[in-house]
Amino acid sequence: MVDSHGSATIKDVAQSAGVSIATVSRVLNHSESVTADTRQRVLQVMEELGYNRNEVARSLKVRQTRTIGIIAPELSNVFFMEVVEAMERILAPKGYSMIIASSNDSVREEKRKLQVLIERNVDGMVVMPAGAEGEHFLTKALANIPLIMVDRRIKGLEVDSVETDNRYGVHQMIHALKSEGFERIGFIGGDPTIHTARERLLGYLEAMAEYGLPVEERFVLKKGAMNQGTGKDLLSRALGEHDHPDAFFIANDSMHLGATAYAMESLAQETLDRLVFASFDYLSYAPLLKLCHYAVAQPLERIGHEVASLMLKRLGGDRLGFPEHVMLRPDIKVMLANGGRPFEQKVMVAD
Amino acid sequence: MVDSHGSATIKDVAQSAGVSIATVSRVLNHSESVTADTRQRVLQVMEELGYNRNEVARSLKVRQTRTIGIIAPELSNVFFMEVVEAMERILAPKGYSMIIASSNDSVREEKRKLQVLIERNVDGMVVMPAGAEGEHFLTKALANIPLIMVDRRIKGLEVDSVETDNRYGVHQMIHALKSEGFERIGFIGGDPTIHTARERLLGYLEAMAEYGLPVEERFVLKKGAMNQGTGKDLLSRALGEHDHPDAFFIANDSMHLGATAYAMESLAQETLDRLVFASFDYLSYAPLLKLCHYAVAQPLERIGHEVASLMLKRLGGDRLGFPEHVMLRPDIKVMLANGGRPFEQKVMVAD
DNA sequence: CTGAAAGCGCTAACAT
DNA sequence: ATGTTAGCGCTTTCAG
Repeated sequence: MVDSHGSATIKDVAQSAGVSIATVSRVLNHSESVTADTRQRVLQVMEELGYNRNEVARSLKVRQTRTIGIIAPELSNVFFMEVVEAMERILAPKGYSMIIASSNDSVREEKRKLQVLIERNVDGMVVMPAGAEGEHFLTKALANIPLIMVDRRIKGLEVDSVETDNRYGVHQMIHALKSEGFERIGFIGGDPTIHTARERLLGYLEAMAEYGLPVEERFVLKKGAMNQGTGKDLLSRALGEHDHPDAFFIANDSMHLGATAYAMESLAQETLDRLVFASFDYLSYAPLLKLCHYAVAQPLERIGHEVASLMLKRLGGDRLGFPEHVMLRPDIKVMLANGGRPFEQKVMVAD
Repeated sequence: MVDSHGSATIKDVAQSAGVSIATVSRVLNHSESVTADTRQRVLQVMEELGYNRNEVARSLKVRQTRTIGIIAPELSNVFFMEVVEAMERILAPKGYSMIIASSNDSVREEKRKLQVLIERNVDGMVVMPAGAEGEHFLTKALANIPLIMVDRRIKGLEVDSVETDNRYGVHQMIHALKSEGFERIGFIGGDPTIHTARERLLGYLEAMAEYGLPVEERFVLKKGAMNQGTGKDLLSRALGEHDHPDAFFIANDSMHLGATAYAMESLAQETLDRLVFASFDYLSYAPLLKLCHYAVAQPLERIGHEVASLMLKRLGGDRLGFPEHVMLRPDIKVMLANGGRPFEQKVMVAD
């Protein structure tokens, strides 16, 4: 009644119910053509035997695993996991599971994980690329596997992508600061070889030009990893210069955190009172970032939703509009408690 | 040379290389008994054909998927994902992949995901349980699948578990505050039906008794979810009482955040200057929690490491010591910048 | 409505 | 050292 390895199979059920395995398979797949009577009996036996369908065998036969592979540079990245969570909410009810793998910020590792996922016959793949290289996504095996890039697009690579409209976010920040009366706005960001760092720098330069504000090279700081240490270093360097601006746009949450912590513990009250930030990312600890007047909140939930929907569409064989490049507008937050002032969000026409 | 669905199989390779499928399988599995010559030829053909091993077929045959199933109440939980990341670092090199699923904090959903993972033939399962119920983990199918509980243990359930030693952490916090001179210490925590909330409350009561400090019911606050709103509410309630203590132990990061934000924006400088916190969790934004003198940092990396090692052991058929209950001691952080003072950590004997 | 049978791609005896 | 063959558990024609 049970195979030597412990679990009952379709065969055991068939035998026990006095039907053929085909019939058992039919009830498993909710086929119409089974008498309510036999269905009942089969279901009954399954219950008794504690039968569990073997999805692996099914996958082999039908050539699809109902599995989506996911690769990210870091699993502990809050942004990415919120996106994954949103995806799960719409994919799981459709029967999909998600295999998750970390590229550990290395293209080499990304290639390796890609290979693993291909061998596991994932039906689709979602990746937040580790670097700017993307030839490994052109492999023959991937020709039949829908692939969606998240957060970053790799130039020259023809695949679907979903990302935050970084430039839009920066524009609004500059606009907000200008509306509040600031003419001189510094930039604190990371090395432009990083995709988001570059996008935000470009957005800054664009916006400053558009609003006719002066870009002062001395206060456009863009070196290093986008972490707390860099945030602290760059801010202290800027404030070390004579006649520095009071307003700064900061390119991400970690740098913002570093800059704020530095300011709070090392600056004279007078300097502190004048300092104003606008920055990317709005996280749980936003209430503690007291120097921040405006922030850009990435639409994580919506990104997840878009990715999942697009994936479902591709999985269904619909190649319409390929490759689609979805750009989602972030939410703009105004920190009234810190002195931010409501402003009229500039209407921007998408490219 | 290629099957109708696009990808080459072992059969295609065999044919093209002029050998049998068995030989191809042998080179795939690094069998010794293949001439360097034929191996070379087979490898060559694989390359040419862009062959990828079909892990699904392999799994069906060998009855193991090299897959670990993971269920957590929330995927965006930083703590859990850091653990998962650490696990991945040791499991991936051994050929394991991880299927991740969210129970969305619901036992019902947890059951459903459990079933999915069983049907997918995961080799092992790691779960951070959603509730206190655990009968669904007693299902027959799970008898042959190693299961490890993380962060919480379900009473009466005989399974391996790995968790933070919450009581140890609280003890050290109370000890630290006492060493600094505080005799009266309030408690701000969540509803004790939540596992961690209860453990930390119990730890607090234990420690207060042990140090001969008075437990004042008025200042033992333990209602609501462990989030920012509750942190704020409970602190404001405590401070609203006459003759309140200046020192508080706060049971987790969210409540700590809420309490700090509230204090900074609503309290008179005089009150603020006296207020001191010791709390659980030490995250990226710790530099901003200026009222905190001491914190407990959960050993996430080590938890992940322990879980992975234990899993590997069970997967290898080693049932030694089952069920193992690993308790990991958290790290104690002293915030010198905020006024915390180094103290001699109390040596505690494990139960 | 139900059963018989072929076969998904691979591994692992068992032969040779 | 290599080939033959029998399945792993399931789905799916094709008959009846």
